[in-house]
Amino acid sequence: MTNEIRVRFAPSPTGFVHIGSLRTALFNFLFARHHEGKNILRIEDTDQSRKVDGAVENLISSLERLGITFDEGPVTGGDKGPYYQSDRLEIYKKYCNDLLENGNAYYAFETQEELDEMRRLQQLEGKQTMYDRRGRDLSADEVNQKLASGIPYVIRLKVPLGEEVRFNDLVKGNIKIDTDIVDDQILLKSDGFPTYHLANVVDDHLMNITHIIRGEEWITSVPKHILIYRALGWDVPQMAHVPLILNPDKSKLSKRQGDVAVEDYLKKGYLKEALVNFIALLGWNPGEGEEKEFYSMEELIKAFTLERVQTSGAVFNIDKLNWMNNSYIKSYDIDALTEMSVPFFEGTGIDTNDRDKLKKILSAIRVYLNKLDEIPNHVGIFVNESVVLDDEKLRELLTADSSKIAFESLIKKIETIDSLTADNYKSAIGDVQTETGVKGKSLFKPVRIALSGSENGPELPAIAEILGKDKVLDLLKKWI
RNA sequence: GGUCCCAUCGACUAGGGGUUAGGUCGCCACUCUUUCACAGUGAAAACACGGGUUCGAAUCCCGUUGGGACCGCCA
Repeated sequence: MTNEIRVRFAPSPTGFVHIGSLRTALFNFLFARHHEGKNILRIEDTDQSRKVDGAVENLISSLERLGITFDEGPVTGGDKGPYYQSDRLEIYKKYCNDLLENGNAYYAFETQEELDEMRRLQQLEGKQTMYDRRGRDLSADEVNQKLASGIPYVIRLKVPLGEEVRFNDLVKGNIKIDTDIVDDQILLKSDGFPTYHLANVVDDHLMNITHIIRGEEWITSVPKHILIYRALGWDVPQMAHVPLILNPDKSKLSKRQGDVAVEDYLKKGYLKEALVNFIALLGWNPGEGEEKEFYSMEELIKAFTLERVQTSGAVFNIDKLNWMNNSYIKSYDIDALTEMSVPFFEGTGIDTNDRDKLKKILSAIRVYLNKLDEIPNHVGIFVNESVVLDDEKLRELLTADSSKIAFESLIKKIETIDSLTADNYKSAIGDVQTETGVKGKSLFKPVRIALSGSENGPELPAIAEILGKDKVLDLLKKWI
């Protein structure tokens, strides 16, 4: 298959999956599946100082939980591996040497301090800060001498001057950049590791990547990459730079202004389907007057095209996510929802082994939940030993004559029932109405308050069933 | 500061020469409901500005303004 589409998601293993990364991963996955191509995971761990233990496993499991899978990668394997860049060091060195030999790269020996000073001066002059290419002037003898004396070195790209690099980005369109402002990028660091730029180009080429789909923050380094491809005599893959996900103040989505890790959202009880649906619609939409808001992964795969990716950034709007998550919670299969809600019932005083009860409670309260971690806010009425009333007005209402009459009647009715259900509670309360003449607000309000301690909440019959006969009787008897 | 990118309701967006500029979230009102919520109905709410091109511009071009990203031996 020569025309097979191959894309890659290439995160650095920093420990968690950023919402922005999630969207990049999603778009890559969607694009690959839409075209029946391959989705590849590559770990960009060339920065030794940023290694985090267990990060890769965490990353893969987070993504897989959301339904984003890979056809090749560190766990899955594949014939283009290894998929850890730290296992590919020899490969990068080889191509770096090629670049050195064909005159497209050179040695440089500046210290960190020298580079800092260079930038400081440039800043003073109001120029773009970049390496001043002074290493290009070193003679072969000078270079050999420095090398021989063991001075630390890096290898830099020799950017051809006075040219214009053009490329056609699949979402941004035509972009051109003058090579004079392209930095002589470091290719190989003094620790022998490649930089992102070199490793990226080499790997994308060797792994036969056809489309590079990544965040817009990379767009300014595309010319460097193109120059490397060119210097190595390789074809440049198609590029698609997707716009950023933004904070409410329009800056790049960052930790300071809320949660940015996918794990945080999962932990709070956002459903994976809602998260995927919401993220997909951030910066992409099917267009053509389509007004649908809810998409399954399958539907997304079918509809996804790069042409429909937005050109401008999108603010991450938590209100809309909440609304969408609530919609999913309301319509989710109740048994499945019950299972995934179990952790959120821990510590509420409700026996989580009683799945039937959990299910009933969830059915009653799911309409209130924007996310599962709000469950404890709504289950208090089901575990309270007794109802405490701070409000004197409510107390008065419960001790009113009509309330007493209604309570007495209701108690009698319920005592004849074996097992209290929503249905027989309903008929019991109906009987109370006809027998006592107490009805409407003056009936329902006191009962609600007596049972739940609150003026509002889920439907009374449901509450009664969940509370059970004994508990309902107890609560009612307090007021007669 | 330099380079690049971007610009429709508060937010996500549809529309891409002729539309009452449409939908969704949020906000507000009303209806339904014993309550809250849900649901339903309705309202308020946008083409950043200035020049062109054109019979006609939100739509095409240029400029201005505004916003953002990048400018590391991080990715």
